Parts: sequence; C-alpha cells; structure tokens
Amino acid sequence: MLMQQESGKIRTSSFTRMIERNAVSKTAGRQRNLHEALELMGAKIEYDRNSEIYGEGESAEFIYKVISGAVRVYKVLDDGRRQINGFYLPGDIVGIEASSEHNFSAEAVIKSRLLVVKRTPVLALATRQSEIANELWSITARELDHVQNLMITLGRKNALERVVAFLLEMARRVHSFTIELPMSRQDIADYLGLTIETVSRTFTQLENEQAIELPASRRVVLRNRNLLSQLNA
Amino acid sequence: MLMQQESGKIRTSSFTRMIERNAVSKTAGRQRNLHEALELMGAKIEYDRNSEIYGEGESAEFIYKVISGAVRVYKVLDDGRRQINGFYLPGDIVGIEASSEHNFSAEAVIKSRLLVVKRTPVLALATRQSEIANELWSITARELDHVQNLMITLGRKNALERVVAFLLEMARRVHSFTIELPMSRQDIADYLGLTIETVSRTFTQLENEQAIELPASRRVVLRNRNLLSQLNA
DNA sequence: CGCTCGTTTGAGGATGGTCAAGGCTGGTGG
DNA sequence: CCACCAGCCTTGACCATCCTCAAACGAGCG
Repeated sequence: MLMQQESGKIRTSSFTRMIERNAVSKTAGRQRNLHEALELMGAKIEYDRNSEIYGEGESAEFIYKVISGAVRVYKVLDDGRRQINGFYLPGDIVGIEASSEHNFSAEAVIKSRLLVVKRTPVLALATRQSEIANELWSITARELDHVQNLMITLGRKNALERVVAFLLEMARRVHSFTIELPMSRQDIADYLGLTIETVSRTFTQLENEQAIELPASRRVVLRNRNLLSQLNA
Repeated sequence: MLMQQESGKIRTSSFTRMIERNAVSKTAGRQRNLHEALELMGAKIEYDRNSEIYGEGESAEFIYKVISGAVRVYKVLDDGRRQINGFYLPGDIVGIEASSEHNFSAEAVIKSRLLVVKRTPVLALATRQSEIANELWSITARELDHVQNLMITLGRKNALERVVAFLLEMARRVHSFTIELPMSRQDIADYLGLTIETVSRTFTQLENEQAIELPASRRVVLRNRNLLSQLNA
C-alpha cells in the first residue's frame, strides 16, 4: 500500500518530465512502427506487486507496454464485486483508449517493469503516419476481439469450461504448456466470473482427471490437451 | 429462411456492383466526416427479419450502417449455445473490423434497412485523412467500451441486475423511457447470459414491483427509475 | 375460428455460491 | 537452521439462484 502511493508520487514528478523530454526530442525522426516509436518516446518504470498503474476516471495521460511482469485491468462495482477484463503480459500494450479518460483501472499483478509513454505525442504521430494510426486501431480491435470471446465464456460456459478456456488462453499466450501463473486464484475467479472456491475445486478436478498437473499452486502443466480442447466447447 | 438465402444472393451480384461503382466515383472529393463519406459511397439494402447480414469467418467485405430496424451480432458454440454481443440500432455502424475477417455473425432482428459500404475504399480514405482514421478507431473503441461493460454484467451481476442493466441501456439508446423492443425474449436471454424463462420471470417481477409496465410483451415503460438505477449495481 | 409462435408460469433439480475450517508455503526473526 | 506467522489455497457442508422440463396462455394472422 505504501509502495503504491510512492510509485504514484514519483510518476507525477521527475518521471513525467523525463517521459515528456523523450517524447519531444525523439519524435522528429520518422519511426518505422509503433513499438519502435514507443521505445524511443518512453521511459521504463517499475511497479510493485498490486500497485496501481492508473485508475478508472483518470485522464488517459500515458500508454504502457509491459516489459516484464503482468498487469490486470478491471472494474469494481460499488459493493466490491470486481470483474477483471484482461491480463497483460510482456509485449502487450495497456491503457490505449480512444477517449481521453480511462474507463477501467490497471494494477501490477506482480512486480512489473513497464514502458511508459506520453499519450498525446503518440496520437500526434498517428495523425502524420497512417501506419501508426493503423497499429493503434489494430490494438484496440484485438482487445475488442479478446473481450468478445471472453463474453461467450462469461455468458454461456460453465465453471469447468471457463477454467479450461483460461488455461488454454494462457498456454497460447506464453507459448508453452507449462504455465507459471502470475495471478492468484482470486484474480482468476474475478476474470472468469466465478468464486475462488469454484476455481480451486475445478483445478483439483482437472488434476484428478489427469487433464493437468499442479506441481505448485501457481504452476500448471497442460497434460491431456485433447481433453482440454474438447472441454473448450 | 428462404428470404435469407435470397438476400444473400442479391448481395453478391448486382448490389455489389452498385456499391462498388459508388465507392469508385465518390471518393475523389474530400469528405468532411466518416458518416458523410459512407452515405456517398454506400447503397441502401433491406434485410428481412432474421436474415443473415454476414457470417462468422467470412471476409469483411462491407461495412454497414443501420438506417432502420435492428441488428444483432453474435457467436454460436458448436452445441448451439449463442451469445449475442450487441444490438445495433439506427445510426449505429456494424461490421467494422480491423482484421479482414468477421469474427462474429450478424443478422437483422426485424426487417431492417442498412447502408452497405465497401470496406476497402473506406480504409483507403482513412490512410489519406487522419480524421476518418480517428473516427474508425473511435467506433471500435466505443464498441470495446460497450462490451467491457457488458462483461461486468455477465461476470458479476445476478439475473435481476442483468435485466435492469439491459432496460436502462435500451432506454438510454432510444432516448426514451418507453421502449419498443425489436428483439425477442430469446434474444435478450442470449445477450444477458440467461434463459428465456429467467428473463420472462424477471420482467414479471419488475412489473409486480411497479418498476416497469408491460403493456405488451415487446413494449416496456420504465416507471420507477430510482429503483431501477439502484438495481443497476 | 383455430393455428402458430412467442411468452408466461410452475415444479423440481443442478450448478455454483456462501460460510467455515484446515493446510500449505514462503518469508522473517530468533 | 528451525519455528512461527501471514497469506493463499484447498476442502467440506449447506444453500440460493438459475436452469430444465413441461404445460398453458395469448396475440396475430390466415
């Protein structure tokens, strides 16, 4: 909690100036693509576990790219119910919004290093280079696609199918059938619209059915891929 | 069913040529904004109730704007479970995708008139005019926002809250507390991740609690707006 | 007038939530 | 190096919500 506050303070002082300086000096030359441009215009900042990256309602001042660690983007209802819309892993871009306000909140799931880039210079660049504009659009479109698929999971799948969908998604994204989960059972539950107990029970069930191995609670090995794919509805 | 096939055939023959002719001849001049450009480049086509507009996996050849009627965009799992991602009403744009394939299917909910526009000339226009590119991006971003909010509904709200969220969304979109629903209970159920029976029972419950009036099954009058807002979590 | 499709209502049951307790693990300090 | 503690995870028993199956109802149309 304290660290969270600290990183927040830092971000609004010296770091901001550093990021702005980069943005101003480096955008004169033509960048080949968005990621290259972000690299030149941004600064790397470390976020502690559970620290806030941005909050719902804040103006969208920065764009973030995950270098290491993991980020969750979520919304909470007044009574505390939380829905996580997505987890962002190294290489993913977080916080792109066409509107100037963040509609969701973002936190570091574990200690994470992010590339932080001022948003307005990126938008300015996009008006001059249609390829950049296209990449920004594509990122939003990919996110839309992801969330739409998650909607089928939340609206029409049972607990077992949801957990399997999650595991297959993670395996696909880390390019491995051995998955080191950065997030807790609570995070998974809030992503899948379940409770922590149901997630836990379902993991156990999959282990009993030899579909997965659980050498540690945060490490999952996908064993019977056929079975899992079948369960993916 | 037959009508559906027919409109499909028509679309791939003379209508396509008409739309293309418009696209080629009208893009020479500079358009002030996207909707104006679409108007000039597109042709109006009528779709019967339940007829397919495009299917999942098809190449995204056209962009559509609803003139009258209503459109549902959805995905079905192998075993028939259907999740509707959204309803599109007059003024809404349907079928914009950054990728070249449709990830979902679209159907007319009721007899609808759509403006159909070739996609590639619009994209070409966007590379030349950053305002157009921006509008396209904004449309995708607004859709993302809508779907993300729906995710909270699907992941974290109970049946009553879901139905209320739906009614308030519809009221907001038609700018009226008297709503003529173009869609069936089944459509609503598949949008909210519920069954038709649960939707029906919830409507009845809201009517009994004087929160709404149901002069006809497809007509809803929002009566106690405070109560409804409270239930919107 | 009667048929059809969509909607409502009812009874019973399954899935996942709630509440509660116990276990494991990694980090800290003696 | 070991013991303890805190946080996270698992497991169990019970319960609520929503689903399933079934039937009746009603509005629109030939």
